[in-house]
Formats: sequence, C-alpha cells, structure tokens
Amino acid sequence: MTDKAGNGGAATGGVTIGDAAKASGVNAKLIRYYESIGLIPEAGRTASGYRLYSPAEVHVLRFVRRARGLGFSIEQIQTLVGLWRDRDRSSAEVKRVAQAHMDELEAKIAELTAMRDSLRRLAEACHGDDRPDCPILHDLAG
Amino acid sequence: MTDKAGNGGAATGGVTIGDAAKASGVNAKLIRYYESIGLIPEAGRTASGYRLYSPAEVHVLRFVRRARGLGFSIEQIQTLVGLWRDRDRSSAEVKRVAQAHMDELEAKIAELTAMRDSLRRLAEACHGDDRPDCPILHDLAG
DNA sequence: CATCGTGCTTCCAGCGATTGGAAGGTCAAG
DNA sequence: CTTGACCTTCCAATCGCTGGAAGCACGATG
Repeated sequence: MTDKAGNGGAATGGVTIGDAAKASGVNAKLIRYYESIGLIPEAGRTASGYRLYSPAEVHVLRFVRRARGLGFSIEQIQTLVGLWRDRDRSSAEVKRVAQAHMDELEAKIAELTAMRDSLRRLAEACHGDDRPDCPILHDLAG
Repeated sequence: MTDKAGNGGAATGGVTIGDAAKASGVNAKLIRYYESIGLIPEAGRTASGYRLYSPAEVHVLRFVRRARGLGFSIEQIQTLVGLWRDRDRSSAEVKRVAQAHMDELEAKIAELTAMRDSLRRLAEACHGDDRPDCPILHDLAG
C-alpha cells in the first residue's frame, strides 16, 4: 500500500507519471498527450525509460489543468504558460489572452442561449401528448 | 447562366447535389457526408453516377439544416426525422427529444457561464499594464 | 528464482461534425 | 476539341481527449 518505488514525492529527482497525475489532477494519458503536442517539454527519464517529473513540472501540469478548467484552448495555454514563466511579462498581455477567451465564451453562450430560447418557445407550444401535431416538427419542416 | 443540365428543379426526376445544396442550405460535401453516415438514405443516381434529389429529399435536407441550427445532434436528428415521417407519432415523443436537448444546452450554458464569470472576476482584478503582477496567472498557478 | 500484479512504454484508432484537398469522370457550351 | 463547371471517390485534418493492445520494468510474495 505504500509507494511502489518508495519515493512518492521526494529526493530521487522526480516522481513517475502516475504520481504526477495524482498530484496535478491531469491523468497520465493526458500528460503524455500534452508532451506529444509540445504543450509541456519532454520529461526526463529513468535509465529504464520511465518519465520523471520534478515538483516544478507538476506545478505546470496543475496550471494547465486549471486553465483548461476555465476553457482556455491548448494554444492559449501555451501562451499563458510562457507568460507565467516570463518574469518580465506585462499583465496587459495576459489580460489580452483572457479577454480573447472571454469573447469566445460570450459568443458561444449567446449562440447556445439563442438555441435554447427558440427551442423553449417551440416546446412550450407543444402539447406533449398522444396527438401527432407538433409545432417543433412543424417549425423544423419549415 | 441558365441551368447547365437544363432542369434546375423540375420534371427530370430530381436535381443534382449542387442544386439540392443551394435549395436546402446544406452544402454538397455535407450532403454526401450525411448520406455516408446514414442520416439520409442513399440518393438515386443518373446513368453516369450523379446523385439526384427529389423535392421531398431536398425538404428533408432543409429539415436537417434547421435542426442542426438548433444544435440537435445527428443522432437526435435521426430520431426527429423518423418522427416527422411517422404520421402517427405522438407529440410527447418529439417533446422528449427536444427537452433532452434543452437540458444539454442548459448544462453547457451553465458551464460556459461559470467559466466566463470566474474569468471576468480575475480579469477585472488585473491592471492590464506593464507590470508583471497578474491575478489571472496567480490564480492559475494556484 | 519464478511469478504475480501493477505501472510504465509505444502506437494506433475513434469520438462529432465538419472541412479541405487530390485525382479523376461528365456534361454542355464555345 | 477544349474549356470550365460540375460531379465522383477517398483520404486527411481539425480539437481535446480517451481507449485499447502489446510489451517492458518493478517490487513483493510464494
């Protein structure tokens, strides 16, 4: 029940991908995927080929997970991680990326809301009983 | 400028895919795709292999386009087209499909709205100037 | 020492709903 | 006969994952 490698988080120079996954909330499969597309740099390896993650790398993974949670695209996250690493960044640059994403969110919300409203109007007019008459189909049929 | 086939909409037993596209608002590529996945039945063909669409088939395409416009999935549209064709359908069944989709829309809207609100709060707290301090990155970094 | 179970590795494929392109056949008009 | 607009099929890419298969690595147990 204890660590199979005996180093669940310290001293050896990094944790395995499974532990990095647990610590960051990004599953192992996804971590490899993020590496493969270049979102995160290639991890170091043990002699036998296992990936190793330092606390700093786990931190990046957590960052990525949070950014995905806010709906940022991989491309935007790449930019954000870059800005995060850059101590001389301007907050204006970060804000620009965030604003761009907010605009996308706003557009998507508007689109979905319009769909929902149209649909709601149609559904409200539909009896929803055994009779075949249905304003929903009537509308779709044009 | 007139019809290349001389039958832009009548008498010959159907229009070509390009004309069906213009008439339905679904582009030709997409019509073929819809056929390939079984959303619409295989179209008839001319001797030389061109697809032909009757007014009724064009009508189905228009139906599909409107349903996609409301955000219904292909699978849901398949059900709706089936119900549309069935004169003995119950409006309750149609309403169920619509309601299911409205629930999905509602969930997505809630998700995106939560993202937008979080992001807005962070962005409002960000100066957006030359200084590197940024609550957005601060939050993402945890 | 052999074996077991778990975790790691790579690679390949699929999801949903399109869109794009390449390579080639068909048709009517000039 | 050539031109050009249409049609055909097939294959690949998009976005962000997720799943599976086949095979090595590792530690604990019998």
